[in-house]
Amino acid sequence: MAISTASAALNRSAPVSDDVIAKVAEAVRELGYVPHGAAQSLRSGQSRLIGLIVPNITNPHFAAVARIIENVCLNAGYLSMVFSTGQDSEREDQILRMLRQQRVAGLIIIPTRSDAEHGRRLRAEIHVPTVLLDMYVEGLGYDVVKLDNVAATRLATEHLIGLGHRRIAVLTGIPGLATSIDRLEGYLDAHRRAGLAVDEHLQLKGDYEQATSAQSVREIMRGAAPPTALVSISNMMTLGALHGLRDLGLGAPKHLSIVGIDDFDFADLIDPPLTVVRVPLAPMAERSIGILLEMIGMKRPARGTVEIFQPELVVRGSTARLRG
Amino acid sequence: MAISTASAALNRSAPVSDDVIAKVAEAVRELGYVPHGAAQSLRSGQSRLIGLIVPNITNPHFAAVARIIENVCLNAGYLSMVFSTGQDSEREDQILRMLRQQRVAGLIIIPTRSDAEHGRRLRAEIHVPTVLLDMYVEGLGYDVVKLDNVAATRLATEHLIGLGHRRIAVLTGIPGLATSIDRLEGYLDAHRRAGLAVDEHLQLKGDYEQATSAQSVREIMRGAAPPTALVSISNMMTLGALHGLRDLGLGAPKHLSIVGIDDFDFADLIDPPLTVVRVPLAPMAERSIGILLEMIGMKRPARGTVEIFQPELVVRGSTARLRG
DNA sequence: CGGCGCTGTCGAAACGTTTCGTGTAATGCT
DNA sequence: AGCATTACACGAAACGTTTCGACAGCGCCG
Repeated sequence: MAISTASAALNRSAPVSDDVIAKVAEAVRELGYVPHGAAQSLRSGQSRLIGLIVPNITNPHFAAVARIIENVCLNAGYLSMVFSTGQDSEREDQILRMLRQQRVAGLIIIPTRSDAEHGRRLRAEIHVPTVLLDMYVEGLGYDVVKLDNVAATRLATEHLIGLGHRRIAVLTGIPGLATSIDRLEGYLDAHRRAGLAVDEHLQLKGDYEQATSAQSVREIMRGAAPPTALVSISNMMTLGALHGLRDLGLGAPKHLSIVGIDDFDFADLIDPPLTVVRVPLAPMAERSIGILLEMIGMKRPARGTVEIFQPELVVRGSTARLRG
Repeated sequence: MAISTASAALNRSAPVSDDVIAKVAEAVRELGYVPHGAAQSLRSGQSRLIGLIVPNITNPHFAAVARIIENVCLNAGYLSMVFSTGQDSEREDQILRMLRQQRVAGLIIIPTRSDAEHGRRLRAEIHVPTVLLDMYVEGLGYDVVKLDNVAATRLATEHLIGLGHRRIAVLTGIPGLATSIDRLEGYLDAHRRAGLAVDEHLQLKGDYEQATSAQSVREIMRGAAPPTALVSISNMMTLGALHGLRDLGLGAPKHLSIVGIDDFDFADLIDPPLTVVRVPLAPMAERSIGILLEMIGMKRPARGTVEIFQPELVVRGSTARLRG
């Protein structure tokens, strides 16, 4: 029995008699044969590895994404590898280099920045099919799966306006990040539509970290004209805001109505149960890995399409009608 | 310039002149050369991949572990791959097989079962250096890094006893799982030491899922003689217990004092802020990957050592002195 | 001054697959 | 019956590394 015949029998890549197929199957069982992935990779020039790059796996949002993608990959015979950049460019480079060394078949990236320079570096570093999730990066031809971020914060803000709030603060993200820009825009848009003036002092800058947003909230609430409501554009910052509030001996929604973007498992167990704008995470994650596997399987190049998912408001206890 | 010379220059695996080293470095830069991991793997018979198998990456506990291990791996030039078994044996087999196909250099496993049969299957499937984290599996020779689980629940239970509670329920895990057994033992031990009788009806069985524990808590609290306190042996079940309580219109610590095992990021934002027994996760994760990398690097076999870390009580708001 | 050991470089082999061209026996067609 | 076709099996080559033995030049020592 020639090696090549066994290979053909295993992969059905050439006509093989039933007799041989049976013998090969028997031998596989007997010897506990498992194909050598590296050899397959080497020969075929492509691995069955998918890289997933997220800001931080510790964030339930990204963990959920990872779980879904892992599942889909496994079912399709691929292996996913998750990495946290921690918003660190150097780390991101290192990860990208190691993934390149492994000749991953494809990449799903949730970028932490979206400026042109970062995009250029990404494109220079990446030579495999790639889908961008959650965020849009300037002018690369990648396929993108994202939320309607403008709608998300508009929903949140309009909910607060509807409750009578007029001084609404917003915890923004890193400036220059498309998601942050869009989410700020939604906040502004809601004001415009309601004919409300915006106060720039109420635009608190954050960096997606709890500590920083806690600090911002403490400052604004101790200030001369504190807001009565807050829109937080990401879940970690929402938690940070709650911490900041608590540090001051204040609480939501009594002293501040809070609406967060992005629901998560424990949001209804938090004190108070968080009113949030829910992101349809599962469909988004599934779609992104779906597109990627299709690109890999059909060897088709990126089309630069952008798929946009719609958010949904979930009212719980962290928002209340403005008294007085 | 011979290929072998370039290889020697890159790896410093043989004496090479400075001249050649410089030329190789230059060429690497110019061509954007990145070594082909699969080829290295194939030739050397070993990859630089580490597999991490956890029950569920969505659980903040395991996400934190994954993050730490990813970091250590990356710094050591390894790549970690995380997988969630979801307590599904078939899935676990599939993962193990694919990891074997990749010829991973080592494995860190947080098992979901610890019976002998499962252990046997594991050992049959695994042929690489392996460290068991969090849980002990019967009679394999693996190195193990674990918590002093008996102490953990003893601490929790003694805290409740100290607050005057006498009817203390416990949400146990899957029977047969070493961790669950030990944690139940700690609960029993605390009773013994305090000279308290145990009521077997108060030993609620759980499966580490929120839904199930919520159900258990609803049942016991609606029963004839509800407990006044509860020890939950895992964080997801603690959250489930809170849900169950809330479904009944009850709250902690007013109707039930709750202590959970395992702290996590949001535990102090939960309503009420959770009193927990903290697991020194970071040191444990670091130690486990440390041992693994050492085994891989020094090619030393498993020694079957068991390292045990000590838990610590963190009192917050979910426990209160029994009134009356 | 001839052999020895050292330094630096080279070529070939091997790792475990897949692919492709070739060979061969059997089958179908005229 | 003879030829074309098909079905199946085979061997060799190639993927990109690392490793190992060979070898050339060179200084050193006896």
